[in-house]
This record gives sequence, C-alpha cells and structure tokens, in this order.
Amino acid sequence: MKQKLETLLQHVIASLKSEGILDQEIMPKINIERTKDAKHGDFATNLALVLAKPAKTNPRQLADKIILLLPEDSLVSKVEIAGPGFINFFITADSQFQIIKQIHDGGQNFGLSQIGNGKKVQVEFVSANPTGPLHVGHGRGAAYGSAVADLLHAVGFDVSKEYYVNDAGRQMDILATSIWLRYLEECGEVVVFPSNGYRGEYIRDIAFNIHKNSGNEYRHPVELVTEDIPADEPQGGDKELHIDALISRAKTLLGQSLYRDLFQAGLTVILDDIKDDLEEFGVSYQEWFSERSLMEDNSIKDALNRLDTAGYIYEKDGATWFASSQLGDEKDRVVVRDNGQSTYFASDIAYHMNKLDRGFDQIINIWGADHHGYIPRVRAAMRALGADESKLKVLLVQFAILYRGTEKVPMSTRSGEFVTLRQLRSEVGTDAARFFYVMRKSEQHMDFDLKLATSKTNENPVFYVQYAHARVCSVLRQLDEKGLKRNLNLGMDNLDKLTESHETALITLLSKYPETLEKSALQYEPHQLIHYLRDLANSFHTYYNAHQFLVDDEAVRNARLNLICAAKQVLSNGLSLLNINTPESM
RNA sequence: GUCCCCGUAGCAUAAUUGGAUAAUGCAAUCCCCUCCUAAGGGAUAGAUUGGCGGUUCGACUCCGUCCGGGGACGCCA
Repeated sequence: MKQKLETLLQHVIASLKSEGILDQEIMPKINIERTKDAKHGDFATNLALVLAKPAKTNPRQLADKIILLLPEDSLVSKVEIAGPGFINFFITADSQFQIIKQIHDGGQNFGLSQIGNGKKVQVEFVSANPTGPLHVGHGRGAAYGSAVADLLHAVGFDVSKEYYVNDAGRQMDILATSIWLRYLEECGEVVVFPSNGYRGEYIRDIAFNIHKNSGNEYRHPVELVTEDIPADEPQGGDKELHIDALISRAKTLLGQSLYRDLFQAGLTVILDDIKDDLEEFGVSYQEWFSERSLMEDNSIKDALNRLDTAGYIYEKDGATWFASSQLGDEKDRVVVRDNGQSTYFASDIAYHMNKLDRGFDQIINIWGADHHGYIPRVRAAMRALGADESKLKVLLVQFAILYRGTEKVPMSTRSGEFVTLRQLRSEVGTDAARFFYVMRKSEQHMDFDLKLATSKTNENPVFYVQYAHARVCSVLRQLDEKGLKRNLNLGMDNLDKLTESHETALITLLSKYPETLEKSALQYEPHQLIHYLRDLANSFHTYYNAHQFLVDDEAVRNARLNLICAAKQVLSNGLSLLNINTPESM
C-alpha cells in the first residue's frame, strides 16, 4: 500500500519538475506514514512540508498543487490537506478488507517477509560465566536476545544464535578452587573459606557429589593447603593475593590431571544447568562456543600474529600490548600478561576473528550495560584485523534492579546472594517472565518488583493478550455447541458487511502487523511487537463487548467469524514468535 | 575527575526515529453480566515530557548547559 502511494507521488514530483516548480536536481525522500488518528485518513505524507522551501511557496499551496497532479487510483477514496500541509490519504474499504483474506491464506506464515534476503547474521547473547546459575539479570539478556534473533529470522535473515562459554581464565580457577575447599569440608577438614571465593549453595552440592563419587581422592590436610598462604582481607591481607595463592596451591597439591578433573566437573554441572534453564525458558542456541577451544587450536596466537603483522603489537613491562588507542580506544590494552597468560580480551579478539572467518554479514553482540566501555577496544581489534567494522553491532541491555517491595535486593554472584532466573520463572511463570522482560526497551533501566510480579493478580499484561486469543477459541466452541458451522467463503464474500467502527479499527490494526514485525526486527526492538499485540488484544476485547458475533444473519456472522479468526491468527503468530503460549482456554 | 546510558500523569512504560490534540496498563472515581469466560468493556480525572537556552514550518526526539539517578574507567572476566 505504501509502495503504491509512493509511485503515485513519484509521478507528482515528475510533473512538478516539468512545470518548472521544482528544480530538476531535487530528489526528495518520499515519506509516507500511518496516521495516528483515523480522522487523518489511513496514510499521510509530509511531502509538501519538505518541498515548500525549494519550491519557494508555502506548504498548503504546494499541497493543493500536489493533489491536483495526483493520478487517479482505485484504492484511494479521498485525499485531504490538513494541519500545516500534511496530505492525508483515505483508502477504500474494499482494499482494507483484503487483509482478512491475506491473513487466512498466510496462516502461521502471515507477516513473515524476506527483506533480510538470507543475509547471515550471528546473534551472541547471555554468555554468562559458567561459575553459577543464571540470575534475573541474565534472564533479561536471554529474553531480549532470543527475541531479537527470532524476529530477524522471521523477516528473512539467516540467523545463528550463539553462547560464548568462558570456560577458561581466572574466574574458572576461582570456581575450581572454591569447589575443592568445599570438598575438603565434606571430607571433614576445617577450612576458612576465602572471602573472594564462590559462596553459593550450589558449590557445596557439587562438592558433595564429588566426595560421594570419589571419596578422599582429592583430599589433602588443611595445614598443607594453607601453609604460607598470604592473609585474606578480613585478616588484614589482600583477598586477590590470597585467592591466587590458593589457586596455585590447588594446582600443585592436586597435580594437573586431578585439578583439571575438578575444574571440568564444576564446569559440566554448571553449564548443563544453564543449558536446561535456558531451554525451559524457551531459549535455544545453534552453537555453544568454547573460549578454551581458542587456546587449544592456537586461534589466540594467530589473532595476535595478525595484529602484530598489521603493526599494532608491542612489548612493555614484560607484557604484550595491543595499540588500540591508535584505533579509537582510550588507551592501549594488555593482551598477554607478564606471567605469560593471555587476557580475556585476547580471547575476545580471537573470537571475533573467528566470527568474521565464518562469513557472517552481521555480528550482533548483546551485552550487559556494564560492558559498554569494552566496545571501543573490540571495534579497534576489528579495524586492526582489516574487517568492515560496520558488521559489528553491539546492543546493550541495562540491568534489572530487583526490589522486594521498596527494599532493593543486593545481587552478586560471588556473595552467593542473588535471585536466580529459575526462581523467577517458578514464581511468575515462563510466559510472564519473557513478556515482562521484552516489554521494555532494552537500554531502559528496569525496576523489577518481585512482590508485584509474584502477586498473582491480573496486573500481568500477558494474560490480557492470551485471553484475547482464548476468547476467540471460546467463540468457536460456542458456535459448535449451537450446532452451527462456519462458512468461510460466505464470510469472505460478505466482508463488506463489517462496517461497524470497532470492525474497521480492528481491520486497520491487523493490516499493520507485517510492518510492525519488520520494524521490530530491523530496529532490534521487540517491545514494539509486544505493544502492538497489546493494542490488538485491546481492540478485540472492545469489539467483543460491543457486538455479538454469533448473530442469526448468516452472512454477517461468517464475516465476523472470519475477522476474529484473523485476529486470533495474528495474536498467535506474534506470541509464538516471542515463544509465549497461546492457550485455547484460560 | 573523564566517558556512557537514563529522566515522560501517583507508579510502570509508549510515541511510526523530527510530525498533527503526547498513547497504553496499573492505581483513583463512577458505570456495564437474563448476553459468545467480568482474567473483559465504557466514562471521568490525572503532563509546562527534570530546568533553562538554541537549531526550524514543526522538538519527548537533534545541539549546548545545569540538576537528579544508574553504570564504566584492571596485566578481572
């Protein structure tokens, strides 16, 4: 429809030029929009406002001229000038009704498009360290990331969802050591647990199982474990030095093989738990990408070599640095520490090189907002690797700040005090959790009041939308109980009987679904789809209360049934895309 | 201190990315089941879009500045 109007306006511009009102060189961007208010017709253009200046006239006069030059078209019933010079288009009712047929024919594919043109897109999200269960902050990233990916898929991109597993590095060493210390407690040793260790209950569970299965295999007397270890912070020492010493003690006492077993046991249990958690949350991945694999197959070395060849690597203070400040970063960054270990950033350079090598046209990283300072250095790395930097898109998700009533809930994985995604799901349900998370713009700070979310009231908007769907199903059951049959063709032949204001409002809204989907996807804003679905549900509920569908007049009845079935189809398509259930009854 | 994000009715969020009278849900007041689930609907009230300047036909949106909230500034990940 928009395209149709656009070609009509192209003709007008050509005429304006040939009449000498406009200069030949001017190539205005034709902007056609949906109107907010039905009084303003269906579509509007600001063309006259934009061209008034170059045409050296006032907008309303120019609008007059434009309408005069506008070719006749069977779809357009009326054209008006309004406000400062907007041109409003009214579409004929007949062409509006077509959408009901289109929805019926399209079924669950209605609204999908091919504008992505099969371009390869990778979306990486959540990627939480496997050092503990996912918490509600990760939940937001999971809901948002999967929604963005699924929307892109729906509009024709070839999407691959990926989780980057940080299964290497110091945090994982801290995890392994924490497990070992808890294990020693299981063995009966009396251990003073480090303040910087992971204190969560799940660590004890893992330790308990290791002890159950392997007995005292990993046991060493606590005196040997703590001998000559620098003091922890509560004892007036440094917690970082303390934990690092404990890590290296664990490695020495256990030896490489046993240490690795312990490390692997922890990683497997926690990662499996994360996978289950996400799957239950309706989030699936094509790829779980291991950071450790980048070390084992020399990817990190290769990446650093490439940076070196490009002239961006130097040595200083015993460490290896990447000269990212030459490429837009604030300062240079260490990639190999003076102890020979590569940094997390080095892994990430290799990871992004790997992504590029896999041939993605677009790489989307969804990160927590605390990582925003990290973006310039990754961009610098991509530039140094000679990649097209515009391929990388980083979307930031603000934290969800939890409240219990007015009380702020403190959260830190390390302290062991956090609300897990699992707890949230079991309290409010998976549908509601997903809906809530995605309802807000991602960069918006989000206050999540657990009391409110857990109070099982009808404040939950997800019920509102689902109920609209269930109501249509209910009407169809009633139809059946009355011994009536739906006559699809009769309904389609009588769509012109849908003249009530509630009906035209609903039809107009339905016709907006494809463009809403497209915008949501291309702008990475699933909340737009949620808002649309809420509007649609509202429009349906209003209609439901105002009119009876199962009327005696067979023609009207079937026309109305076709309309509400179209609404049901669109509700179902939208909710399914967001992985939210569409109940037949509630 | 430097940098980034945010500030919209009492609360939580929208606003077709610079468009027309700033929208929706909760909360408040009133009304609607002899009727397809009232987990619904209708009506009323509620806003100087944090403040002040600027850009233009037109600003919640862009620029400047100030105020307030959050975050980032490691040889951690």
